[in-house]
Amino acid sequence: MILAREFYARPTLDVARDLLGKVLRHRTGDGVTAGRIVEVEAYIGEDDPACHAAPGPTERNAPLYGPPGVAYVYFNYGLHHMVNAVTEPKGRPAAVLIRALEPIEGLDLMRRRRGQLRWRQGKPAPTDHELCRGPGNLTAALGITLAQNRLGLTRGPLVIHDDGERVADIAWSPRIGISVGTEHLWRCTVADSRAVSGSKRPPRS
DNA sequence: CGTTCGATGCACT
DNA sequence: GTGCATCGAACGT
Repeated sequence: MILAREFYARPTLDVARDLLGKVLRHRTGDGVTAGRIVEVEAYIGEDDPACHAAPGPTERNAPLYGPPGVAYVYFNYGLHHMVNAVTEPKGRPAAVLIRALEPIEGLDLMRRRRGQLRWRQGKPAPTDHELCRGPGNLTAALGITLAQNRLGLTRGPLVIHDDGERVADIAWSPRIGISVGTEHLWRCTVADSRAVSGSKRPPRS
C-alpha cells in the first residue's frame, strides 16, 4: 500500500521512525529499482541549523515549505544527489533525508547505474549491501536526480509503500556529515541492517 | 582503529 | 568566492 499524504503530515520524528522498513521504489524507462529504508535523518524547521530551511525560504529549499509527501531532491558536493520526503503540514519546513536502503528489486540496474559514475570507473563492483548504502549511493542506484525534485511520493514513478514487513529494533543517534545541530539524536536506523552507512555502527537500542 | 583529502557543481552571500 | 546533509581510497597510529 502506497503511503498517503496524511502519513507525512505529522511530526517529522514520527515520520522518520515510521519510514524505516518501508519501500522506496523508482520506475524509469530503464526499469524498476526498489529498496527497504533502513536509515533516515530528520531536518526540522528554520531553527534547526542543519536544515536547508535555516536561512529562510529560497528558491532551492522551496519544496520544504510546500505540501508534505513530496520529494525534495538537491545536488551537492558536485556529484551527489540527496532525496528527502517533505513532512509536517504545509508551511512548516521539514523533511526526512533517506540515507540507506536494502536493495529489493532491480539490483542489476542499480549496479549498472553505480558503475556509470566517472569517479567510480575502474573500482571494484559494490556488493549487494553496498549498492544503496549512503544517501549519494542510493540516489545513483535508483536513478534519482533533480528531475525528480518536487515529485509527489503518493503516486507516480517515485513512491514509498508499505509491503507489510516490520522492522524489529531501531536506534536513534546523532546526525552525521554535519557540523551544527549534532546535539539532536535525529538519525534513525534499523539496528542490525548491514546496509546502514558510516564506519561506526550506531548503538543498539 | 583513526584522520585526511580529491573529485566536482551549484546555491547562496 | 565559499561551503556544503558525500564517497572511498590512502594514509598514520
